[in-house]
Amino acid sequence: MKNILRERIDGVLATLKADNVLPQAVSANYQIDIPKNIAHGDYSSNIALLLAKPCSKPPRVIAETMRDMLLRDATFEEVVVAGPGFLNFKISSRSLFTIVGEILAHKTDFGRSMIGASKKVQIEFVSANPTGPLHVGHGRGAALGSALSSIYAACGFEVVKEYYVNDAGRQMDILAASVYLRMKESTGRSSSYPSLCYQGDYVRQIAENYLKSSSLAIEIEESAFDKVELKGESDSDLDNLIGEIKEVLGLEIFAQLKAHAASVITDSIREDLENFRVDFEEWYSEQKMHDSGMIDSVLSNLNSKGHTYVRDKATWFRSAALGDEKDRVLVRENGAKTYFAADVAYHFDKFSRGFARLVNIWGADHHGYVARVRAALTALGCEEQRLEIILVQFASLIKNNQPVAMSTRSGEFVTLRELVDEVGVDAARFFYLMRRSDQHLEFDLDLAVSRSNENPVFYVQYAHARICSILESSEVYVPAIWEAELGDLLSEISERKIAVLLARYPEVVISAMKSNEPHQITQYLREVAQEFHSYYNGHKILIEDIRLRSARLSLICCIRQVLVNGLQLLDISAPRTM
RNA sequence: GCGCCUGUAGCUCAUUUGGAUAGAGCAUCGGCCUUCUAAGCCGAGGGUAGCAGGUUCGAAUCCUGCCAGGCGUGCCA
Repeated sequence: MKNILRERIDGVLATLKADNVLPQAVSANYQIDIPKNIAHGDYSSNIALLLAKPCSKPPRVIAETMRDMLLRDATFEEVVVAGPGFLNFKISSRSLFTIVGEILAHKTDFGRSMIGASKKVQIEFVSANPTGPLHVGHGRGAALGSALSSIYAACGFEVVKEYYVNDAGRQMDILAASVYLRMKESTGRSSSYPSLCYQGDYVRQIAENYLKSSSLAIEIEESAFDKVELKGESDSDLDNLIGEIKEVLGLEIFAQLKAHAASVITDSIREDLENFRVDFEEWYSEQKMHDSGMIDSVLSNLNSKGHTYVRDKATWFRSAALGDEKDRVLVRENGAKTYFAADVAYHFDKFSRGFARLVNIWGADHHGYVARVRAALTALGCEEQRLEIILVQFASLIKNNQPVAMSTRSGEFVTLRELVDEVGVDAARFFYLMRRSDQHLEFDLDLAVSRSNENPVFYVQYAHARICSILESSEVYVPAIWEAELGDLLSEISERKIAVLLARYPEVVISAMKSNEPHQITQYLREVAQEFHSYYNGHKILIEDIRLRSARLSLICCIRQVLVNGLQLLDISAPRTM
């Protein structure tokens, strides 16, 4: 509908220019809005306000001229000049309800578009270290990423979802050491367990299973356990301990143990995500980049372009010259590559895979990395503008009106799995997607558990179930109603509001895509549900008058379709009964 | 100290990217089930949009300065 309005207004503008009423050069990026107040019409435009200055005429004069021309069009029942010079449109009923036919014709395709022109988009999200189960913070990124992927796909993009697996580096060494120490405990040897090691029960389980599965445990001599002892609690003590374990086991077995632990945890992460209706096309291993020499080649690429230097025996990247606060270390004094080095290689690889657009979903605590990654991409000759980085604020948990402390190390986090078990996938996903990603999210567990009926997701689902119920109990054959007749039959204000609201759906999807904000969809669905519930309470659908009944049934059919399509984008179910 | 983000009803958050009288849910109070699902609807109260300036027809939204909070500021991952 907005497009039609825009066509009409553009037509009037062209005529006015041709008649020299308006200067040729004038152009305006005007808006067509849906006024909050229905008294201001179905749609409104600010065009005259924008033209006033360049034309040096009062906005109301311009608006009146345009109004007179627009009124010749049958699309409009009324065109009114209001306030400082707004043009308010009341659409003729006939034109307004053409949306019903459109929705019924396109069904699940209503709201889909080809604005993305099959361009390739990659969305990387979650990417949590495989050192423990996903916690509720990761759930937010998971919900956001998967919803965005569906939204992009609905806009005609080709989407690839990717999980970057940080299966290399010191944290993984600590994980392997943690498993090793738990194995030592299971063989009956007492051992102090460092606070820096991973505390969760899952470590003990991995250790016990590892010992039980003979094919793996056979590699580890029991006596080896006696040779390792913890000296202290500092970082360097832990590093020494890791060194000792590596020595006792041999590098090969240590690496095997590490890979085993990583793969067990990665599998359980994958399972948690599947439970949460999130899947990935690609699981990209950091370790493989180390093994294949890809990181080295990217580093030498940077070096050959003069972007690196050596200082204090470490290799630095000149990121300060490219907009970062300071230069960054790529290779440490001890020869180990930093996490950043791997990140540079990873992003370079992503760019070379030919995506038109790349979306990263990061925790907000990573915001300091934005500048350095962009700097590296620029240095490597990539168009860094193709990369969009969404920073997601943390989700904090509230229980008994107290914030719940969350730390992977201390093992007292609440896992995504626990959350889903308590509130269900639908509620969890909807809850996560209700808020802008740059806002803190408070997840009140008590509310979610004890009063889950009040969760907004039920409100939307309930609207769907109610419509299903009506449609199923309307055994009477529904005659097809011509669009022109719909306009005559559906004369209630609430019916007009619904038509305008439903017509907005396609642009809501596009807007959510453009701004990377799935919460626009949840917000919209709540509006649709609200409009329906209100309509339902005020107007009976299954009435005697067969023509009006049919018209209303057509309308609620459309509401249901839009609810289904929107919920599908969010991967939230639309139950037929509740 | 410096950098990024945030500040909207008692609480949790929206506000169609600068539009008209800033809206929902929860909480409080009052109504609506012999009629299509009351997990619903209708109504009431509740606001100096952190504060102070600026930009223009028009500001919660943009610019500046303060104030408050979060995060970051490693040869950590």
